[in-house]
Amino acid sequence: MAKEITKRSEDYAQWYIDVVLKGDMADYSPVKGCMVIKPNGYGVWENIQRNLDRLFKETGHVNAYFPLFIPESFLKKEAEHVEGFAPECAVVTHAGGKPLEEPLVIRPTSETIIWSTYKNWINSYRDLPILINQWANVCRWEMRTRLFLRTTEFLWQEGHTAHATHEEAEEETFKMVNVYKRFAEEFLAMPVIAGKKTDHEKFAGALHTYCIEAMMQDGKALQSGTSHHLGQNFAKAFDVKFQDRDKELKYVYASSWGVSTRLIGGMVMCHGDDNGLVIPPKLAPLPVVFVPIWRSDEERDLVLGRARELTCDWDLPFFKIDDRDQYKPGFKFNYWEIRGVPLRVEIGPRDCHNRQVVVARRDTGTKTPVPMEGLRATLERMLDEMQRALFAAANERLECRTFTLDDYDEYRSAVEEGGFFRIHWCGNEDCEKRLHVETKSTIRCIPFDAAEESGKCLLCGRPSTRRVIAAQAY
RNA sequence: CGGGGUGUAGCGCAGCCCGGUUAGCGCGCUUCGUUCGGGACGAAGAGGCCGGUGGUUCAAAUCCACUCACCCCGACCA
Repeated sequence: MAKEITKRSEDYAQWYIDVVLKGDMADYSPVKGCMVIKPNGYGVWENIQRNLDRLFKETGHVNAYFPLFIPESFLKKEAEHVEGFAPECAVVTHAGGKPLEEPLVIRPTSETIIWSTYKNWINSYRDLPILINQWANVCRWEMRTRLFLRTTEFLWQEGHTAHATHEEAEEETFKMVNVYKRFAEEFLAMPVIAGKKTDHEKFAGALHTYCIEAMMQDGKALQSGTSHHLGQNFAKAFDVKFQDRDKELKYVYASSWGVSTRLIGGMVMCHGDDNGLVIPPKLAPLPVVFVPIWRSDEERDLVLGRARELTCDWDLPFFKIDDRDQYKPGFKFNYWEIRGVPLRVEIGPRDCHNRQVVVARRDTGTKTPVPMEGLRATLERMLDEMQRALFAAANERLECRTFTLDDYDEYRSAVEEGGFFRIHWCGNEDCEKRLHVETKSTIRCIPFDAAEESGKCLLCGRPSTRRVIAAQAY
């Protein structure tokens, strides 16, 4: 049994911290709110990058890089945007041993620097669309931070696209939130609700924001990705016009979309258990670990020799043979379990004689004897099964803990227990605020697949045409 | 910004009230030996300006003042 990890049932927040630290994903840094991402955590991020990047490329996007420093004046050009971000910006006032003439903001997001650049790139409708993504770090000075979920500096990708028409920008915005949904479900094995944010929750400077919302094991919602239709707001702020086919000068339409290292926190809270991390196979830095078992030197040679033979033509990040002498097998079992490795292959003298190994699955703990013959293919199959099992379990949890409610008193007590609540809302911001103040929950999104349904607002009783998702959130 | 903690070996802690040998314990680490199918054991070692500054005192990890930092919990946010 895993020592040192707080049980989920005792203290979910502490469990999360324990798992991240003991799972060797991250460390605290000397600077408040910042974190060191260790190889076991960064490896997950690399796999997120690799796979998501492919999806971006497949939808026609290219990567570029824009600078970390942004002139302070740029940020002030879009009124709503500056209001949203100013309080959480870090500003560089000195450099080269002297005060700077104009302070430099460390990017909290890159809309302003990018649109000031796009201005120079766009003249004609022939220059459109621009479909650029960048992988970068950003800084937001948050009051309260949590490893991966909310850190002062975090890693993310931000797509910034420019289009000739509103419709085209809308299509892009919608397309990308669906790319996120697909990625979350297929790779993170994390089911999500895709939908539209309320005006109150949308991105500062956007016409509207689409999002994916995931449910953690404690029933709280985690906003896991956002896609914004920026309309002409940034084009107007930065004076980005193009000459259209009809010879008219028009402002460009924009979208932006992003996911961050927060996804790793979501992965932890979606799949982890009381023994530590559980990493979905498709994102595991190390999918398979071999734990050889021996007593004598002869057995050691036999077992290690056989393990090496079995894996001699395997590609490296796929597996590792833990041949450390100083630890007993039992220790190694726990060591790799805490770190979330999906499959463990136990191979001892008995196995060598039977021409088999024992494979243990991280999520279920089940041990299965497997013939050495065709081992690689069997492991691939088991990884695939585990990936699907993780999604199925998470999806079942999402379904079981999604409730349809029409009584406010009932809601108030129920929402504290966690879960998603399908409620009627009139669309009024006052009701939304009241919900937040009185229940500490928020309207997470208006799901795309919400059917037309007439009802009464949970709070004020006025008419509503469809249900929204409300929940407590991270 | 409020509320609560914590700073003593790499990690986790004791010692502090009641000042006084060479500052301890567990884990980890090093070496040797025995072990090895769910967190092994023995022996011998290495490792500290007790968060910082300034006081009080013959004497400070311990008392006083100031200060810095980090963590956790609440209001804002990906």
